[in-house]
Amino acid sequence: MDTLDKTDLQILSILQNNARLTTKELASQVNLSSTPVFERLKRLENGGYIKKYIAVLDAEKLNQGFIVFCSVKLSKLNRDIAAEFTKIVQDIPEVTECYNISGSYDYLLKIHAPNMKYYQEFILNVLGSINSLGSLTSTFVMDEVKHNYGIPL
Amino acid sequence: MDTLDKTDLQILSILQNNARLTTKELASQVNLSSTPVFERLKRLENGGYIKKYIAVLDAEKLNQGFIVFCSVKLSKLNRDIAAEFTKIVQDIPEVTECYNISGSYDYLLKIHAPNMKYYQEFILNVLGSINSLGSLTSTFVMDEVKHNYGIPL
DNA sequence: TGTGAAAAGCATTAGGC
DNA sequence: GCCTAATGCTTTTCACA
Repeated sequence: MDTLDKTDLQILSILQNNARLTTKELASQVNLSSTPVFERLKRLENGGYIKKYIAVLDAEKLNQGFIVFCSVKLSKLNRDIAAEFTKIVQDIPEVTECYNISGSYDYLLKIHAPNMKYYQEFILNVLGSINSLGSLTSTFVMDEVKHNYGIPL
Repeated sequence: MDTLDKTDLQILSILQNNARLTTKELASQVNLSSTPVFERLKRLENGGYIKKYIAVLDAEKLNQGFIVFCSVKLSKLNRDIAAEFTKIVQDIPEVTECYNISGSYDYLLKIHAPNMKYYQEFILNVLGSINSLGSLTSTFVMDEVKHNYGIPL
């Protein structure tokens, strides 16, 4: 599978907003019957276009609504130190995202915490204890204005 | 519904990684039969703990693998200008996330594009034409090290 | 809250255009 | 590549511990 037609993109676009539609409902939205939609779905899943299906939770209600973007500079930027840092980061549950970035910092981390107090302790105890980490700047999220959980299609 | 027990959290934790399990499979993972799991699910959905179910797509394969964090400073920070800016941002598909942040900038935008050329044009044509926007800095993502699509539980 | 079984509805496959 | 129709699961409801 290498090319997607308009219907495939339509299916992906619908599913990245709501993955709980039945094949039937999905089919009616793209003006087809279930069988071809079902087959397209399998092709999209097996072709890796759809990576997984997930539930989006309410961070606020689950007491994880305090969000911080944490910019990190490594103690020194080389392959070993970068590898060490990224490995450690994978196992820290509060770090929900981590990007290697351009600019004055090396990494951008998205962090979820219950509140400022928790975050402060987290910085001191968890991030602060990482040797490969040089410096760090916290940018606090005051409001989540938009969050698509998807990509433009 | 106001309190979640350990089983509820376990269910949420499983679902934010894989929402395609059958009730039966989910039930066996939490050592219950389908009915109570089904009822808990409905409670979690109706209580707003689960906001929605989505398909996670492969941005790379869908030609949207060029990711930029764009820091924006408004021309002037007041309620009207902020409202105008956030309203416009909602309708720009390339902007997949937008946060009101602390620090030297007012907003942090996550932007998906096919490539640098596209992004350059996007900045000039789309973001550049927003009046409420003062200045802007692009931070390019070189590598997505971690992306959980979930929160710590 | 929980169990197990039955009913209603879906996903999935088969057979044909 | 599409359709309709059949089958086997799943979800969902219900009676009951």
